[in-house]
Amino acid sequence: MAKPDQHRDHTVSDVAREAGVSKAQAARALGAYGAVSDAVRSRVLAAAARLNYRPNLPARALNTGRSQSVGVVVGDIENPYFSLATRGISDAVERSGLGLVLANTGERVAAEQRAVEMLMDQRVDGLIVAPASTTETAHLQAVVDAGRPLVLLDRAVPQLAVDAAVADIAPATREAADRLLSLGHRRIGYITTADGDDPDPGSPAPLPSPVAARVAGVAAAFATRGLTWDRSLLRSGLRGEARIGAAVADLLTGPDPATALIASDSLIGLAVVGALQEQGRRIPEDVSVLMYDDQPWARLVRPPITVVSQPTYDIGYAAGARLAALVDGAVQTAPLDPLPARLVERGSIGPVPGIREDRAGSRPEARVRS
Amino acid sequence: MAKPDQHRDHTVSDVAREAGVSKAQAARALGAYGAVSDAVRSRVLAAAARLNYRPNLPARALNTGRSQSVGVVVGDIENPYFSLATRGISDAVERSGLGLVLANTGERVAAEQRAVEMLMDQRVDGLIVAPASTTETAHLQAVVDAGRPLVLLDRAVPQLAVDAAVADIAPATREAADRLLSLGHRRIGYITTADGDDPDPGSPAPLPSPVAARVAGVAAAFATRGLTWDRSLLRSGLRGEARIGAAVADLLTGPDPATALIASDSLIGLAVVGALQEQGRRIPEDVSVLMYDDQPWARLVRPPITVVSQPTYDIGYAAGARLAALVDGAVQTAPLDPLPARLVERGSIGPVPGIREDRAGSRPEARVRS
DNA sequence: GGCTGTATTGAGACCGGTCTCAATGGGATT
DNA sequence: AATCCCATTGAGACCGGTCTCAATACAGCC
Repeated sequence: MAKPDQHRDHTVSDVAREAGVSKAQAARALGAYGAVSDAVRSRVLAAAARLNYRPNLPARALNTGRSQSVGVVVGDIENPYFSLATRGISDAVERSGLGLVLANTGERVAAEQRAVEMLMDQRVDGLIVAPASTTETAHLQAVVDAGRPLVLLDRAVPQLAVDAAVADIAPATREAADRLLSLGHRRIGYITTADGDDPDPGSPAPLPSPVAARVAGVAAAFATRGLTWDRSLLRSGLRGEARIGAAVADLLTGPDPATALIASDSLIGLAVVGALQEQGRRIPEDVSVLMYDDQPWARLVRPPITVVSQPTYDIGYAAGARLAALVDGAVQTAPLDPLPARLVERGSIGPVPGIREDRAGSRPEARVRS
Repeated sequence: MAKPDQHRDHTVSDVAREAGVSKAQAARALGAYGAVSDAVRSRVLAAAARLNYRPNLPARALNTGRSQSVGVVVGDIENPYFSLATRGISDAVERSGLGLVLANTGERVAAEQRAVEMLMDQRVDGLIVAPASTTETAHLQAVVDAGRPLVLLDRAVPQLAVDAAVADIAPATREAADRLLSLGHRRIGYITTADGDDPDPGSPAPLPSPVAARVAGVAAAFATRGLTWDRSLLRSGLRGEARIGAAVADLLTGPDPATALIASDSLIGLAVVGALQEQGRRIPEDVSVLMYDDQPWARLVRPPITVVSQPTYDIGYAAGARLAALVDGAVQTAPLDPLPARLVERGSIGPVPGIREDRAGSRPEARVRS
C-alpha cells in the first residue's frame, strides 16, 4: 500500500522541461525576478501548477542569504505580555510575507545567547529580542555588526544603537505613585521578577530598563514632594508564586510595613492578589494594590485592580512593522517613539489604613494561612 | 565608520584550509558525522574556534532535507491555552535541539493551509497543528503523505491517522453537567468561539472535536437522567466580547431562560463573567457559571469560578515530545493517550434560582446595560 | 613477510535554487 | 537598409554544506 515515496518533489528543472524553456527562465518566472516575457511566464506558471511545484526555501535561502523569516526571542511566551506582543509582531510581519521563528529563553541570558546565535545561523532576515539583561549584550551587538536588522522589545539597551519598541511608562508611573502618596501612603513596596538588585548601595542598579524606569518613576514622585522612597521596599528576582507570596508577607510585617504594593507585571499581580487573599488582607482597606499591564481579569476581580496599562499589542505590532521595514531595506528612519502608558484607576487603591499610632486591628497578622 | 561589511563569514573550506585537512574531513568533524580521527577532529575544531566558524543552516538543510526545526500552527497565540501549550512544546522540542517556527491562523482554515504549505516548503522536520476545521484537512493529509511527522494539538481529526495530544474532557464534562443537573438546572447554555453550528438538524455537527466532545458530554449527562438537553442553547461561532455579551443577554431572557452557562474556554469565560457583571446578574444566585481551562485568575474573582481544568502545559509537552521522537525516526509507537481533565469546584455554581413559578425579582431584566 | 579487513582520507558530484554573462532577436533610429 | 538598443534567453558557475566512492594507511592474521 505505502509505496516507497520515491516521488521527490519537482524542481525548477522539472518545471523548465515541462514548459519547454531553460532552467534559468523558469527560475526567473517562479521567483519573480529578472526579465521574463509574458509568454514564457504564463507557460512556466502553468507548468508549475500542473506539476504542483513548490519552491525549496532552504535552497533559496542558501544563495540569497535571506530566509523570509524573522526571529523572535522572548523571556516567556506563557506570559500574557509576551504572547500578546507576539501576536502583534506576527500580524505585522505577516503583511510582509515573513515567517516567525520563536525562541523562549526563560529570561536566562545564556539561553538567549544560544537562541540568537542559532537564529543567525538560520539566516533569519531580522531579529526581535526582549533582552534578559541590560548589560550582557555582546550577542546583540554581534547581530548589529553582522548587519542584520534588530529591534528590541519592551526593554531598551542604552549602549545599543538600535530601535526599541517600548512603552513610555515613566509618566503614568509617576502619576500612579503620586496618587498613592496623596492617599497618604509612604511605605510603597515594589515587586518584580527581574533580576538586578544592586548589592552595592550607590552603584546604579542593573535592572532591565523598563523596571528601572518604573522604580525611578516611583522615586521621582517621592522626590517631588520632598520625600525619599525607601529602596529597601524593592524586591527583585522573584520567580514563582511561593517566593512572591513570601515577599508579600515579609513586606507587610515588621515595625514599619508597606501599605501599598506595586506588582511589576500581571503574573506578579496575580500572585500578589492571591497571596493577599490567602493571608486574609483586604484590598484596599488593608493594602492598596497597583499592577502593570491591564489584563482582562483585572476588572473582574473584587475590587477591580488599578493598573498602569500598556498598549502591548501595539508595541509588538510596532516592533514587527519596523523590523519588516528594515528588512525591506529602509534606511535608518526616525527612532520608534515610545507608546503611551496610562493609569487606569479602579478600586484596588485607597487611603492608607489608619494612622501609625492606632493601627492595631486593621492589620490582621494572625490570619495568615487561612 | 561603517565599513562595508565585506567579511563574509567563514565556511567549511576556510576551516579546512586553516586546519590543513580536506574540506570533506573538516565538514565531517564539524557536522559530527562519518569517520574522523581524533587528531583531525581536534585540529578542525580548534581551527573552527579560531575562525569563529558558524555553520550555514540553510545550506545544511538544503542537502539533508531537514531543518532542525518544527512548525507550530495554532489558532491564536494570544489565547492563554495556546501560549501555555506552546511553552510546553518549546520546552519539549528544545531538549532535542529543535527550533520552533510559529504560525498564527486566527482560526481561519485558509490561513492554516497557507501556513502549513509554507512550513513544508521550509522543510520543517515536523509539524504540530491545532486544526481549525475537522473536515477541511486535505492540507494535513498532504503532510502525512509527504512523510513528515505530524502531531495534532488539542483537537483530534478522526479521518487522519496521526497522533493527537488532547485532554480527555468527556468524563469531567459529564461530571460537571451532572453537578449542574443535581442542583436543579435544566436550561444550560453553552458558548463557544468555534464554528460549526449545524444548519441541517440531523446532520452531525462539524464542531471541532474537543467542543463536540464537550457538547456530547453535556447531552450525555442529560440523557443519563432521562432528560434531553435543548440544543438551541448552544451558541457557536462567537468572536469578540460584544457578540459574546449579546449571546449571554439573549440566553438569559425570553420565556424559558438559561439558568447556567458553560464557557468553552477562558477567553469566553472572561467575556461571560464581564457581561454578567455588566448586566447586573449575580453569580451564582442568578446564574451559575462553568468554564473550561483553569486560569490563575479563576480563583481570584468573586466568587471563584468552577472550572474543568486541563493539563495544558503537559498536553503541549506531550505533543512536542512525541513529535521529537517521530523526527528522530521512532517507528509508529502506541498512540498518545489523552491526559485527564478534572472538575474543580469553586463558588460559581449554585442551586437553580427559585422555581419557575416565582422567578420574578430574582432575574433583574431591567438592569441590563448599567 | 604477504594478505585481508577496517579505519581514514580527499576529490568531486550534488542538493535546488540564484545570478552573471554572453548570445540572440526584434524594434526604433537615421 | 544598416546600425544601435534593449528586452529576453540559455549556459553554466556558484551558494555552503553533505555524501559517494575510490585511494591510502594501518591493524591483525596466517
